[in-house]
Amino acid sequence: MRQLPEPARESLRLASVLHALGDPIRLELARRARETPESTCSALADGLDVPMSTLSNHWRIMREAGLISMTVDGRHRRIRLRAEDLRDRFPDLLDPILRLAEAEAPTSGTR
Amino acid sequence: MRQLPEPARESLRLASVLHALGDPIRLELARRARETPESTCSALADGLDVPMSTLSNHWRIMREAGLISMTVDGRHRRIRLRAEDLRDRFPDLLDPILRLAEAEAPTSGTR
DNA sequence: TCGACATTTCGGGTTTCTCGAACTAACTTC
DNA sequence: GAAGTTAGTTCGAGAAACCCGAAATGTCGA
Repeated sequence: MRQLPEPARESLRLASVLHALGDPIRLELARRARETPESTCSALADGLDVPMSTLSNHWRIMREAGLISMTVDGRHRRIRLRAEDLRDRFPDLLDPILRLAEAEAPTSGTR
Repeated sequence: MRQLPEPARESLRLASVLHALGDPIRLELARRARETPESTCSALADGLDVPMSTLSNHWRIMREAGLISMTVDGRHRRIRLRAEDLRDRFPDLLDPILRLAEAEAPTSGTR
C-alpha cells in the first residue's frame, strides 16, 4: 500500500492547484474523486472517452499539484482528494469550485 | 474606446477561468487588476520582469477566458476584472481565490 | 506458470508557451 | 503635419507541455 510521492501540505502552491483544476477532464475527475473516495483510476474515469495513457498524465498532474493522493493497492491506484490539506492551506477554495463544477457539468444535470 | 472581443457572460466556462488563473503571473495580474481597476497593461505588470510580448499573451488568455475586459483607450488598454459577470456565473469563486493569492503572494506580505 | 488486468512509460506528433524583433496605431513636439 | 515616442500587438522560431498508441511493468487469479 505504498504511497506515491506528493508535495507536502506546506509546499502546495495556489497557482499549481488552479492549474490542475483548469482542465475540463481533470475538473470532472476531481469532482468524482470527492464524491467517491478511495476509488480507482479507471473507475473514476468511467465513461469519459479519454485514453488511459492520457488519464495517467492527468493523474500525475493532479498528484504533483497536491490535489490528490494516490496509493498503490495491488494492481490498482486508489485516488483520494487531499481535501483536508487543501482546506488547511487554502480555505474556501476547493469546496466552491467543486460545487460549481457540479452545477456546470452536463453529466450531473442529465440523467 | 472600442472594447476588445470577449465571451458573453453566459458562455463563461469554469475550467477556462481556472486555467486563466492557474499561472503565477496571471494570478498576480488578476489580483492587481482587482485592486487597481481601469489600470493599463504595463502599469499592472510593473516590476514583474516579464517581456511585453509574453504579457500580451497572458492578457489575451485572460480576456478569452472571460476573466478580464480590455478597452482600447488611445494607445493604452484599460483592464477591468469581470468581477460581476464572474460572481453571477460562478458565485464564491473569484473572491476566495484572489484573497488566497493575496495571502500567498510574497509581494504582499513583504514591505 | 500463464494469462488477464490496471496502470505507467516511451516515443512521436501536435499544440501551446515564451520572447526578441519588427510592426501598428495614437499621442507629442516642434 | 512630419518626426519621434509610447503602448501594445503580431510574427516566427525555439522550448515546453500535451495527447495517445504501443510496449512495458507489476499484480492477481486460475
